[in-house]
Parts: sequence; structure tokens; C-alpha cells
Amino acid sequence: MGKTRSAPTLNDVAKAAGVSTATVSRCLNAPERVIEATRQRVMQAVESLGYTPNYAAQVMAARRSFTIGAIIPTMDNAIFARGLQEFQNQLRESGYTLLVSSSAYDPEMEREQIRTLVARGADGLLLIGHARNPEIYQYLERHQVPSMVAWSYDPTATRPSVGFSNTEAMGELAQKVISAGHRRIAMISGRTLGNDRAQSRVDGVRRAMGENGLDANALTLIETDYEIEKGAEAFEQLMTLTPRPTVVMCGNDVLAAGALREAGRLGINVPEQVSVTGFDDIELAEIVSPALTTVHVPHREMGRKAAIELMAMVEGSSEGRSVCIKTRLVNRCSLAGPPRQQLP
Amino acid sequence: MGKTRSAPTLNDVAKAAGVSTATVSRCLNAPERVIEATRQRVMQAVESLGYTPNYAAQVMAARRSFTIGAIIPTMDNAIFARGLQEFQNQLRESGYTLLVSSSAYDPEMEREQIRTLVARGADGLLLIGHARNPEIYQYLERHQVPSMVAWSYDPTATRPSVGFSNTEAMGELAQKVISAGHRRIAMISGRTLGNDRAQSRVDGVRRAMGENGLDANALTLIETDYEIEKGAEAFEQLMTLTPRPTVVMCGNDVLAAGALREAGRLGINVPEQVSVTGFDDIELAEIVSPALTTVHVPHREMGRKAAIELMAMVEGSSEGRSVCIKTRLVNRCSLAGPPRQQLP
DNA sequence: TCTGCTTATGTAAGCGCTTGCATTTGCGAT
DNA sequence: ATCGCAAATGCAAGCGCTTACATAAGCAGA
Repeated sequence: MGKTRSAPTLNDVAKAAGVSTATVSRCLNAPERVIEATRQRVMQAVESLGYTPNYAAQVMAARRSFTIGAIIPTMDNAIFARGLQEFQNQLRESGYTLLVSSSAYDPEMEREQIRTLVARGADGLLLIGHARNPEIYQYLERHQVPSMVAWSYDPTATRPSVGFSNTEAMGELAQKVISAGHRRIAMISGRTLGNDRAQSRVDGVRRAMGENGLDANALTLIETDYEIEKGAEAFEQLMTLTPRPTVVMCGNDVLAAGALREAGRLGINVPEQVSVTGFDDIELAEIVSPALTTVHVPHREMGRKAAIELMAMVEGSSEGRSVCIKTRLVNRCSLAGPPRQQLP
Repeated sequence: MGKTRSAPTLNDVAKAAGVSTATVSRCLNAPERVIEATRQRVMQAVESLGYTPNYAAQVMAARRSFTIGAIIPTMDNAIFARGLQEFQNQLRESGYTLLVSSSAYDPEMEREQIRTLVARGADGLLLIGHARNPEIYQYLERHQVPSMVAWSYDPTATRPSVGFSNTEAMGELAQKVISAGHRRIAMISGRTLGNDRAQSRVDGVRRAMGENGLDANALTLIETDYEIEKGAEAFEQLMTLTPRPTVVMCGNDVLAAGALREAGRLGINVPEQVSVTGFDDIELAEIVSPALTTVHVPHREMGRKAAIELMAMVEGSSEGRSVCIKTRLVNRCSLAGPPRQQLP
């Protein structure tokens, strides 16, 4: 009865339907290019044979996979979740699949993930932040894989990006802090090495201090990992300082949540005794108490725009334009003026 | 200067190293089959060209992907997390990659996910439970993709499985409940339609009742989704019954956690006024209060054994043997005897 | 009925890799 | 030197699909 039983191929379907493989392929990928009668015959053959196209073969022949890769620094907290979710929604609407992996904030790991994703045929890549070994960009160019940077906007970068100016956004918040009367400013930042967003946020605070006649070098700065626990530790450390800072600006909401938790444990009232600020405005910011004064980042908008632009690049209809997203301050309760020098 | 700049292929590397593509391929996949000097030359070429093998081409030519797929009913709670984690660890150790997707307990969706995974070249599949349209198994056979069932053990099934007897495990717990003196037994089960594990657990309770001279049909049963919220709702409903059940056996710990939460809200003391039991022994079971008396399932062991056996099947060194895992009762605080009829 | 289009379908050349088999090479034993 | 054998390498045939390009089929207008 013929060949050994095995997975049906395009060829089998073609034979069963009495057409060429080209026609079957067209039936599946561009049905409007095939006449009704033929299409029905083919579809029936597909059905009765239980045919499923071989993905690897498709990718190989078409030289595209309709897959987009994203490498984010962490999946542990919600920082990237919302934006990525929207990114994915947008992609799916256009028939793309998203593959996500996390680099744990490690450049070497990121490099490896990028290679894997490219090897797996990703049509385009979403990367977080600009800071990256140029060799990587060469590699991507070589493989003709367009990439888009998000969570950071830098018009001077050669790479397109969708994001916001971390420096300006944090600078604005710092301006507000200073205007409220704070002079002894401390900051808990994420690690700035290889993280341009963290670095820019620190720069933003320093710049605002400078612009207000304060000594930017007087900023007390602790760098640590973006974890609640670490935020708590750093805050505790800051509270031992004399004189004690009157405000602790945090590199993001997660760090701020840790600081707040520790303040509670230490019996330090926020914002009466010390103010705390965050960055990102993730869900957490509203849940903690006191609710965080922070910088709102329109994550969904960013995800959506990144997806649209990246798809355009993949499809060759754009060279890659950068787009700048507006952040805005959100005033909640964790920021007030500095405490009076002495209590009555 | 020759060809257009583009991603280097095996061929490019071969030319650069002055060898054939076969040799380069061997260098990469079976280095011991190539002499030292050649290997060095090739590796250098690989390095300097920044070569990354094309995954789709590899899969296609080798007719295998070193990828294993797993379709689990849900990722929302921790039920499958631990087992799957260990499954993945074991796979990775042997060079396999795991692709996971979730079917939301929907058979149709599961079917689709299976096809996708197979199309993507999965060498083998991990499935949860036996209940499944036979057409799916035919499809897998046709595509020569071995599959392994986990979270359920059924020696009579034609498919290999790694798991435990849900009926026996739950039966044992029910026996204990009955021995403690309970007669009015209620159960909150997951939906049994298309879920053999849920069904078996119900069967287990019924069987134990029968064996103890109780009327198995007298079991008060509510079927609902495996969500904390649903467990709470069901529990509330059960508490309105007269006479009220003296024990509520839950299909899993998640449901039980919901029941416990609702008991707290209703001011019903567990286990003084009503007993509650769980199933699975996930982290949650220890955290809730009172801590759950439940059935401990050695998830990690199951994940590990499933991985080992499935890999053996993929590599053709096994026909697929079933393995039975032993569960055990864990006594914590949520189960006691029925309350005295009247209080003093 | 014939021409000249447009549209549907077929032909066949790859895509980048792996691998069975053929060939060459290296080397110890004769 | 010569032979024989094992080890190293090369050759080339696909893997299952997509897609230019070629060809056949319709069909409207003359």
C-alpha cells in the first residue's frame, strides 16, 4: 500500500488533491490567489490527511518566522510586565508570535539570548535600553535583524528607540523635591553599570540639584539591585547617616516599596519624618502606604508603539524612527516638605 | 569584494577554514570526530565570522530539534509549577529546551497547542492526564512524536504515564476522614469533564464511603474551577445546607485555601466546627491557617522521572514505561473529628 | 473565431544544514 | 618500500517548504 506511514508533507497533500505543491502552499498562505474549486479540493486533502505545515521548513524557505524576540532584564517584578503584555497583544494582532527571555541584568547573558533568538529565526528584536556592546549591534546588522530599543529614548543614538528621557523625567521629580524644600537628598539607584536608564535617572537628580544651586556631588547615592529587599536594606543604611537625609529618591517603585516597608519597621513616618519617591508607577505604587509619589510611565503606550514600529521595520516599510513618550509626575502621599528642625 | 554582506553560513565558514561543510558541521556537533588542528582552524573561522548556526535549517536537516513541549492546563497557580520546573531542569541537563504553553483546561485549545508544538518540531510532548480525544493520539503517532502523560498513573492506559493513582490517594484521605468520625461529607471538586484527575479524586471519596458502609450517593458534590475564589464560593454555599456537612474535602489545595478563607470570613472555626482537606501539598498548604491536612504529591520526583522517561522515548531507547509515584497523607491542623452535636 | 489580456497553476531552484557513503590520509606492521 | 586498516575528510543527496518565472487557461472585444 505504498510508503511507510509518516507525517504527511505538502507533497502528499498536493498529490491527494491533484495539484502542485505551489498551489497547496498558496491555498494555505494566500487563499485569494487560488480559485474556489481548487481551494476546496486542497483543503479537503489537508483535512483528511491531518496535515500540519512543518514550521522549520517554512521559516527556512520563506526566510522569515513571524516571530519577534524580546530580551528583558527581569521577569521577577512587574516593571516590564505591562508594557510587554501590550507589546505582545499588538504583535499578535498582526500575526506575530512573541518569544521572551530574561537576561537577569547580565550583559553576557543578554548577548547569548540575542544569539539564540536570532538563530531561532526571530524577525526582529526588542531590547531594553541602549547601553550595549557595539559588537552586538554589528551582529544584528550582519544577520539583518532589525531591533528596537524601549524604556529609553535617545535621539542621538543610532538605534531607534521608543521611550522617554529618563534624565528629564527624574529631573522633573527632583525639581519638585527641591522645590518642596529638601536639601539633604539621598538616592537609592539600580546598578548603573550597563544600565543606561539607571544612570540617566541619577543624572537627572544631579542635574536638578546643580540647576538649583546645590552641590550635585553632595548627593548620597546607594546602588543596588532592583529588589524590594535591597530597597529596604539601602533605606536602613541611609537612616543611620548623620545628618539624616530628608528625602530618599528611589530609582524605581520596587526599591521605593522596600524603603517604605523598612520605614514602617523602623517606626519612621513617611512623609512626616522623611519623604520617599519612586519611578514607573506600577500597581505597587498605589498599594503601598503611604501611596507613592512617583513618575508615571505610560507602559502600554510604549509597548504598543514599539510593536508597531518594529513590525514596520521588519516589513521594510520603515527605517526605524524613534518615538518619545511623555511621562508625568503623579503626586500621592509619600512626598512632603522636610521636617522642622526641632519639634516643639 | 564579492558577495553582499549578509549572515555567514556554514559554507562561508567552510571556505574560510579551507574545509568542507561536513567537517565544519562535525566540528560543531561532534568535535571528537575531527582532528585537533582542523578543529582549531574551523573554530577560528567560526569566531571571526561571528557564525551562528541557523536553527530552522538544523532542525530540518537533522529531523530533530532537541525541544520538548509541555501543555499544562494552567499557569495561574502553583499546581504545576514545581513539577514542571524540575522537568525542565532535567531536560536542560541533557541539552533539551522546554517550550511550555497552557490550555486553560480547554480540550480544543489543547489540541491546537499540540499541533503548534509538533509543527515547531518538538521531539516529544508532556501532557497532563489521560482524558483526551483519541484522534490526538493518532495525530501524534502519525508525526512520530512520543508523548508522556503526567499527574496521573493508569497502568491500563495505552499511553505511558508518570504519576499516581488519584483515586487511591484521595481514597486514603477519605478513609482517614471517615475514621475520624465524619458522616456528612461534602466535596468541592474541579470540573470533572475532560479531567480524569478530578474525576478520579471524586471516585476515590465515593469508593471509601462505600467501603465503610456509607451511601456513596450521599456525597454532596460541587464542581467548580480551580480558583481560590471559586473554592470560597462553593464553601459558602455548602455552609447554608441543613444539615451542614461536618467536613469539606477539596479537589486541591487551591480550592481548600478558598474554603478556609471563606470560613474565616463566615466566622466558622476550622477544624472545630467543620474540617477541610486539600490535595497536592503545594506551598500554599502550609501558609494558610489552619495549615491544611492534605495529600502530598512528590511533584519534583514526578517531573524528574517524566523527563527521563520521555527523553528515553525520544532517543528510541525506551518504548515508554509507566511509573507510579507514591503519595502520602500529611496531617496538619485542618482535619479533626466532627463537632459534638450540641454545645454544653 | 481569433487576439491579447488577465488570472490560475505548474516547474524547479533554492533556503542552510546533516549525514550516509566514498575517498583520502596517516601510520604501524611487514 | 608496500600493504592494510582505521581515522579524517569530502561529496552530494536530501529535509519540507516558498516563490520567481514559465506556462496554460479563461474570457472580453473585435
